[in-house]
Amino acid sequence: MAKEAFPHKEVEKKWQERWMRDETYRSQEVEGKPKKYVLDMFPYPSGEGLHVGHPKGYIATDVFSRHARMQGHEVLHPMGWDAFGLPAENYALKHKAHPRAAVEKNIATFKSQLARLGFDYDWSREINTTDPAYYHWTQWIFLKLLEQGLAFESEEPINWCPSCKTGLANEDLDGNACERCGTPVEKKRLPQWVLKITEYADRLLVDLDTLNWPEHIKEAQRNWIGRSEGAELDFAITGTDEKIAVFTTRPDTLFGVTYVVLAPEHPLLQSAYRNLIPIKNFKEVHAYAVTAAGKTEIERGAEGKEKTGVKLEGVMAVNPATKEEVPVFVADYVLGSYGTGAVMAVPAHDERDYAFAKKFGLSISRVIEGGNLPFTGDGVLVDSSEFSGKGNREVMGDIVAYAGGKKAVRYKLRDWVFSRQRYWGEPIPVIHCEKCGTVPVPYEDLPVTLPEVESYEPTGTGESPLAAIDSWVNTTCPKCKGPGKRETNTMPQWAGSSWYYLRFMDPGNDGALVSTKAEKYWAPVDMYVGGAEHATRHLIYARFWHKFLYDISVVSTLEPFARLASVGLILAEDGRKMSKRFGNVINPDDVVAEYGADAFRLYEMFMGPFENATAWSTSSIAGTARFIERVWRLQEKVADESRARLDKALHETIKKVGEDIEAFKFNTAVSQMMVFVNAAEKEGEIGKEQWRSFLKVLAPFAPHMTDELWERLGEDGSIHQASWPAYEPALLAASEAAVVVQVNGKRRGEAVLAADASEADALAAARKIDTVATALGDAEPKRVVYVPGKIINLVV
RNA sequence: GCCGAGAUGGCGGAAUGGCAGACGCACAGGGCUUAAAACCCUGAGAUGGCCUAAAAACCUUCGUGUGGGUUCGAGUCCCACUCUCGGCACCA
Repeated sequence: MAKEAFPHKEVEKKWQERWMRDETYRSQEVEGKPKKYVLDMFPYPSGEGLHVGHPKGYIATDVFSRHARMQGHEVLHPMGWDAFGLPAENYALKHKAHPRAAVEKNIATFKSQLARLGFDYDWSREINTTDPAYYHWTQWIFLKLLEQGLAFESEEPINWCPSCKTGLANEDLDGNACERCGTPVEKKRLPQWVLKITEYADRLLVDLDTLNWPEHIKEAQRNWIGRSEGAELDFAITGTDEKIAVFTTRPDTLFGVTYVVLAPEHPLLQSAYRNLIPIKNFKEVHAYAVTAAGKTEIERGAEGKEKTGVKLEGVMAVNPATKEEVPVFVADYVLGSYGTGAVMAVPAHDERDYAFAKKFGLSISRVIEGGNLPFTGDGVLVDSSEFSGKGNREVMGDIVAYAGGKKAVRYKLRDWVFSRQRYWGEPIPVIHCEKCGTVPVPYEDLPVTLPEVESYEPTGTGESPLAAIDSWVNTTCPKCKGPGKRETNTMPQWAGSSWYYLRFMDPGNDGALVSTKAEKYWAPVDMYVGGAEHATRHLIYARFWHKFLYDISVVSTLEPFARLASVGLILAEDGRKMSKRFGNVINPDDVVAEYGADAFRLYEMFMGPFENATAWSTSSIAGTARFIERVWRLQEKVADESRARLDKALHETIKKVGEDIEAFKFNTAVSQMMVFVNAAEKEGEIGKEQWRSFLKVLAPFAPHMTDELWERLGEDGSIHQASWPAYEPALLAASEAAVVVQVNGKRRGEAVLAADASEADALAAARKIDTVATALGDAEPKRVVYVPGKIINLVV
């Protein structure tokens, strides 16, 4: 055999073509065969193309899925494109191209880049969210949500990005800025479609416990959902029939309430209700409320900012526990969109109320002992009528009952603002009719396709560019057959990605979202891999839609993604984020051309723990390329007879690599294979059977080279359809081992002992060692700790 | 402020309570070579000592963010801190 370097270019080309030709990675439902559905978060095909950070997760799922296949699972490992939405559209605007043309070009680029890495995707299942046959079902889900009362029209002010010229959901914000472009958002009142994700808040929270997900992702979702347990209490307004309902998590402090605060959005402050309560300075109050309500939450001031507010002159509220009257304020530190839009203020035991009371000179009354004011801890109640002297936590429920309130649970999660005033998205399938109101497009008329337009630039007026196309907008009402106008807003970027994992199970099905047969076989996704930045966006939306689809019997599982791994970033060599802006982007094409796809794959898996952010290192990839070459050269050392001394290392490698892949600990799997190759080189020869087993273990990581070496061994078919080797437990346990001898916990020598040597034998052997005898001196061991095969410690 | 994850050589990192630093990078010395690259071999946590012309070898002590504790034995378990990264944040 020639002493050639590994000709990676030819080998990659040869096997990539052969896998394609033989449909090596085609997946199908096979009755009775165990399945594994392994999924990457599918990419937005941006114009930038892939940099070396993108494939890290794809390599991991590739290794994982190849291992699963070799273990006898039917594997589904698909790929597709999330091509609607702002990134694609903004790219198209910038490059003066139609979004569709840009998307097609970008997909071609992405696909060719991915192809070079030798992934085992079943490309026959490729999907694209902008394909009408796909978004047919995105629209179908919307109609079902509408049918079930979970989609509704709202005129509430929403967050508006003046740069992207569209409304945004809460999840699309980064603080007070548009998550996409960083522009601060404004409040804007627009007719909007909103999805009632809040109806699912509790289930989204509780079912997190059933998921095998990283703790930080689950915690991010718990924070986002923000469940609070407390109580709702009514404060009657003196001299009227009105009352102010407040939500509080601290009903135990009810006896310390010295005023009540309404949010600027509170209904009692609106002009329409002005006669309900006797606000003497209504004009002033109303003006303050209108101004404050028009500001975004961030503009209204974060924690620490000086509080503002106006007293409602002539209005007093009655504390339901003490029957005392307290003044009422409007202040922008109270949010209209949370709780009841009104709070009871307890300045002695709440920092915000304390700051407000100090500024406005309001009274402060302590009802819990301990600490300086404001005291937010727990303690013994005082000045709390019959509850005085009791622990505040113990009597919380009793105080609620005493005050005639009721227990209540509130969430921070907001409903999903679902309309976008942009062109490049799924049209929302409803028709507005003067006579019938809002009418859903009949299911049989789906999909409502996106029309071709001259100008798809956003108008900025709050109208979608679609509104300018009269021929498309003007239609007939499905109900009364009179004139109707189409909804011109489109769906957000997250719509198509909220259910795509279902489409992969049954792509191209025009008759249903997914067939029951396919869904029953493949669901749920067994392993889902992607970036942690989706924790409170995509991952929460997809869970919401999935639970809804479960409720209407489209899917059979409560959760879409049973297990999740979040991929750590690959930083540039300079430690910064890889970005065109910094000029530090590394293109995988260049790396593959120089070092080969297998070395690239191995390197990204070897860099460090999968979830860690790690800087790219060109010299380190040279190391894995060296490893590839050493394996390649090992083919010259293959002998007919197995080398007994390699057996232990081999079987350890089979065991560890398999377990590490399963646990997503690829870095230690790679290092174990290096350990084995080191041992084989030292041995000078490797038996043919041992070589076969080792190639199989390496195959998920280095699919091209291993298939080539497999063929050179004279094997038929692809190594990737061979079965994973079994390890022999008997070979793992060494018959004898070097046992460390310690005296008082300090290493003094070692003794080679049989694995089953008795303590007496071990002690005798230990005593024979000079250094041990010296350390012992005349002393007799008071105690001997013996762990067979590991250690013997003599305590004197 | 609340919540989560983490801190180990020059670097990435490894280690079911049992020889800390596997594996790799970078580095140093040597081999091969006319030379270089490639490749191969060897070395290396720190400090002090011993022997030395110098080194190797050998020995001592220290050593996994800090301070305590449990244990025959702690990177690993417990308590209290410091710092870094991430999520939430005027959510009552």
